[in-house]
Amino acid sequence: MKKLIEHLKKTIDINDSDLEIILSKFQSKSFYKNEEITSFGKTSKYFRFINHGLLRVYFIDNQAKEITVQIGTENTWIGDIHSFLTQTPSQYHINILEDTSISQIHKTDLETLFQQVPIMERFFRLKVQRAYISLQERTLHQLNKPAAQRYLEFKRKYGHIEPRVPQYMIASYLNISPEHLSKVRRSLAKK
Amino acid sequence: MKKLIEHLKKTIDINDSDLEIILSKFQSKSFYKNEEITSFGKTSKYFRFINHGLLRVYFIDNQAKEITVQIGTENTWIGDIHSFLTQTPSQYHINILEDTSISQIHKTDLETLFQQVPIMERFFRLKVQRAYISLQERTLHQLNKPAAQRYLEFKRKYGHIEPRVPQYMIASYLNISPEHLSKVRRSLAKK
DNA sequence: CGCCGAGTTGAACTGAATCAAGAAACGTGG
DNA sequence: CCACGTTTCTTGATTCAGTTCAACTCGGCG
Repeated sequence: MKKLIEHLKKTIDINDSDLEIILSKFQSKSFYKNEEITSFGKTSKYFRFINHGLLRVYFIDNQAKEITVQIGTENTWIGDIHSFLTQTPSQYHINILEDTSISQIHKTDLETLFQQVPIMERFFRLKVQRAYISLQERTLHQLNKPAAQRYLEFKRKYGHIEPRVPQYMIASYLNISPEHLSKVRRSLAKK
Repeated sequence: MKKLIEHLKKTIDINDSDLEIILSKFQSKSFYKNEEITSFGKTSKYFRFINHGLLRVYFIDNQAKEITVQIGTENTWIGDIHSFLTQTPSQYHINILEDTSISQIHKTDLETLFQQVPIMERFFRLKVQRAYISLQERTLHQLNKPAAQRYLEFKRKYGHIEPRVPQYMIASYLNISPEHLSKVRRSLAKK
């Protein structure tokens, strides 16, 4: 939980007793390579913080293709906010790319925390805000830049992850076909 | 402020004294058709709730074209969350399409409220969550559906607004060229 | 060794952008 | 209330980025 503690302290001012209450609601869990936390169709009940590892969130579109939505590594939160909050079935799958250890909290425990430890409300607000901002940036980028630029941007931001993720997953994250990504890479390499 | 009060009550459980404190931090303001709240480059200091009217948020992309990001009418919040929270210059312009009356709150007043009235923290969290969810839905829709379907979806959701907004703004909201939207409309009308 | 998933390459195709020109609608001043 | 200029909308021709399809290569792993 070390990573989680650091993360909490970095985000909000928090005293030790509140911290203890918060941590008591989290449980640690490990997943192994190629496992599927196949939450498709299930309502997602947990919010997860990645201490260590690598995984991806994706869904299946109407042409039965996998679309990668998020690639997560240490110090990021993973969760289907939509399903989690509205308690409706999730559209997403989660798939473990490298052995991963997480800390997770159950929805009802989180609700309890909101009542019990008001600072948690603030923490969650800040997290959702961050998520919103980066989603917005990514969206705008996605819509207005050609594939090559999106790929370069991905490398700039996630360069350390790139070699650990199969290319076709990156392609779907960038919303281009695997074939096209291959061509883009070649044409960039020439220079 | 009637609309704002309704809106607050619908979102959270709130007692009269808290409500009074909250409302005291808001100020009412009117804007008139074709006005520009040209906040580009300026750090956005207000968060705004639309009581009545119509406006749009847009930015200028690197080809000097206007991209409409949001179209707002009564009972919606308008604000550049990014700029507002990070206090960095905004990329966006706001442009009044029909006479509009809003209630706005200054950033520092909002921060005060967060301390003073904890329920406000919850309110804002819920708002940002909603915003996140709908941005996510829109993004996925945008990326995976052809222009015609996006247009139909827009009509389904914003049918009442459509006739009040110039077509080229709708086109840029859907991320297609005005010419193409015109063609899409024609081909849909034929059926 | 043989197979299988991942990546590459090229050819044909397609949805949408761009360009250019004209038609319609709109609002402002006389 | 009409005339005029300015926006907005339409239409067709051309071009382009990216997809799809199909065949092929490569690297690992049972």
